[in-house]
Amino acid sequence: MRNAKAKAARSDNYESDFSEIGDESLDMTYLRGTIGYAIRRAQMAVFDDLQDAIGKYQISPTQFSVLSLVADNPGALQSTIAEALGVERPRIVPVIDQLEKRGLATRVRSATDGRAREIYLTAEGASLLETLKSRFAEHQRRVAARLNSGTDALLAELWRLAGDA
Amino acid sequence: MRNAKAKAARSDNYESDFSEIGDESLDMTYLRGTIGYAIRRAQMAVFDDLQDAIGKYQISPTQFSVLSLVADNPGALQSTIAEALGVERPRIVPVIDQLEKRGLATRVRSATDGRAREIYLTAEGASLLETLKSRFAEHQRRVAARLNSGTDALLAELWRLAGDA
DNA sequence: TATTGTTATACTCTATAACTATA
DNA sequence: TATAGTTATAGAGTATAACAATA
Repeated sequence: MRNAKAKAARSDNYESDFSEIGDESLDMTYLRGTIGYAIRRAQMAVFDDLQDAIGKYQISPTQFSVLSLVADNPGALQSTIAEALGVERPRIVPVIDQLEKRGLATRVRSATDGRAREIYLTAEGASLLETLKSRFAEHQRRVAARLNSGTDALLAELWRLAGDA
Repeated sequence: MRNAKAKAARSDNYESDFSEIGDESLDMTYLRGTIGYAIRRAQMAVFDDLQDAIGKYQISPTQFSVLSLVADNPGALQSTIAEALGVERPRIVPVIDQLEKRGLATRVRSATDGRAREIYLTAEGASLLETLKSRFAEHQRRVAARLNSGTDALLAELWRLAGDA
C-alpha cells in the first residue's frame, strides 16, 4: 500500500487479495537488473515504512527534511533550503506555509536584506522534531535490518549515484 | 535539472547560477545519514540520466517498464502488469492508451475471458524497444560507473529494501 | 456476486513564468 | 537590472470510487 487511506479504509468491494485470472506473476528478469527500477521499488517500500512511522503526525517526507534542516541551520533562507534539497524555490513556499500555520516554524524578515526570510523552528517545532527523529530512528533500524551489508556502505553508494559522493 | 524543459529552454531571466546571498551551503549531516533521503536523491539523479538517455523518444520510465515487460510476457493482462509494477490498475490504462495510440502496443480481447485484454507489442513497438534498451544500457553503464562496488551488489541491496530480495 | 477494464475525480509533487518588494 | 519570495498555472504521477461488460 502506498498511502494511509489505502491501508486504513480500503473499500471492501474494491479489490480482493487475489484476482481470478492472470494471477501468474510475470517474468521481470530485465527490469530487476536495472538500477533505475530497483531504486524506484526500494524508494516505494522505504517511503511506505516512513509513512507508517511519521504519517500519524501529518508530516510529509519533505516537511521532515525541512524541519531537520532548519534545526541544524537556524535562520536559513528559503532559497538556500530549496537549493540544499535540490528543488526549485517555489516548491518551498507551501511547505513553510504549512509548518508556519501549524506553529512549527516561523519566517523572520532579514534585518540586512528585506527581501530575505530567515526560517526558524518554534519551541513546538523543535519538540515535535525530536519526537519525529525518534520515530525515524526506529524506521531506519527496521529498514536497515533488511540489508545484507551495512547501512553506511549503502549510503555511500547512493550518494555516489546522486553525484554528491 | 529534473526535466527536459529545464535543461533545454530555461528562461534567461529566471535564475542565474549563483545567488547573491545565502549561497553558503547548509549542514546536511543528519539528512545524509538517512536511507530515505539518500534513495530519493539517488533516484533523482538516476532518473535525470535516464531522461537524457530515452527522453527524446518521448518515453517515460513507466512506459519503458511496460514495453519491456510486455516484450518478455506477450499477452499479459493489464491487471497483471499493474500488479507486477506495484501500481493500481487504473494507472495502467492511460499508459497502454498512449502506447496503443503511437502504434507500439495493441490490446487484444481474450478469447477465453471477454473482460480481459491481452497486451502485445507491435513490430514497431518491439523495434523501438530494442533501440531504447541500447540507450538504456549506455545509461546504466554511465550510472554504474559512479559506484564503488559492483552493480549486482547494489541491486541485491535495493531489492532487499524493496522487500523482494 | 465477483472481476477486468474503464471513467471520473482528487490530491500530491514538481516545474515554469510572471509578479512584488526590495536591493 | 538583479534577487528573494510569492502567486498562478500546468503537467505528471498516484490513489480511490463507481460504472459497464462479462463471468
